[in-house]
Amino acid sequence: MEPLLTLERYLPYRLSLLSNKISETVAKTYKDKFAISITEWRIMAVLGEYPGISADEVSLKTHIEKSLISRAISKLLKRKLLCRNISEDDKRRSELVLSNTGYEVYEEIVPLSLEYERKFLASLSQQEQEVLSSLIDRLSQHAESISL
Amino acid sequence: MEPLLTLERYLPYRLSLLSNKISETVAKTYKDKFAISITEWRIMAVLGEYPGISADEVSLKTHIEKSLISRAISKLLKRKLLCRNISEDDKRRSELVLSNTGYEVYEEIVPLSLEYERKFLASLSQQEQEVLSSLIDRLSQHAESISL
DNA sequence: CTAAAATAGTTGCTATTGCAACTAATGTCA
DNA sequence: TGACATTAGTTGCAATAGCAACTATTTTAG
Repeated sequence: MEPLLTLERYLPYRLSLLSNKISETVAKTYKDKFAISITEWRIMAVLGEYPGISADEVSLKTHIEKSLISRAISKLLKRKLLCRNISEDDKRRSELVLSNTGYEVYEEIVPLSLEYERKFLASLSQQEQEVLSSLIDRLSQHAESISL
Repeated sequence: MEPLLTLERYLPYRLSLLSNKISETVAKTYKDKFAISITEWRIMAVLGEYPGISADEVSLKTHIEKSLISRAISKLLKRKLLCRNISEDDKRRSELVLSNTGYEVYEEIVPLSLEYERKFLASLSQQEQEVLSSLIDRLSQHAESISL
């Protein structure tokens, strides 16, 4: 009856704790300051980068399931943080952009986000940060190939 | 209206994607092969390591909220994967252990888990794996200090 | 010794999740 | 052209999450 696994040292578990801790901290700030969820923020973030894309493209870029995207977009539309057009050439598709208000909020949240990233990485040297970044890229790419 | 943030390159986001991808893959296997959720598995894993601890200690060790722990334990008790005693010296506390069946399942899942860990890390050299492990430790420790 | 505070665990309630079914529009191919 | 498949987006529903309130004990202080 020896323990066969040390959960505390199990890498997927540790990665999950770290990621959740960071996400929760950031989420709390977005929620407290802007009443916006992480899902909503990710939608706004990709629309800041790719104005005019469809809900489906938002789903692909954020890796968020399309029903969540649909509901989050409704909410953001109600709050007038987004604008939606129906595409001329394909009436199923929407064309989404940040509204003026939405862009103002975006401009406020972005520096906050970057500051969080900086803070979380602050215990690592510049070089270590680059190593980490590259390791994550490689692991992500590899993980894709495993979980087909 | 320039994009101010590249979500794809935002580290907390990338970390979250990686962690979710791994967790989902592992979770699917546990669910398909053993009809066990990640929460249930984490409970079993800490009980394999620390037989006889209380629900509260399980909650602390897994970082899972105590109502989730309570409900998951009920389920595991119904399936006879755990045994529960009321502590003699403190009648509020439970003393939880894996049942014989529970331990058998544990013994089956552990090698599977370790194999997943190995597979996900397989694209890194031994040395890189150690670097990653140490970076995660340092980031986790630092993240704790930030989000007080 | 006793009243108040703290702790272990359970349960109620609401919000979020995510799959699947559905509608509407477009694409494919005989 | 016209049936069939595919795609974009929405909605229904069941499962899960997590906060807060509650019960039952135990601990602490006066």
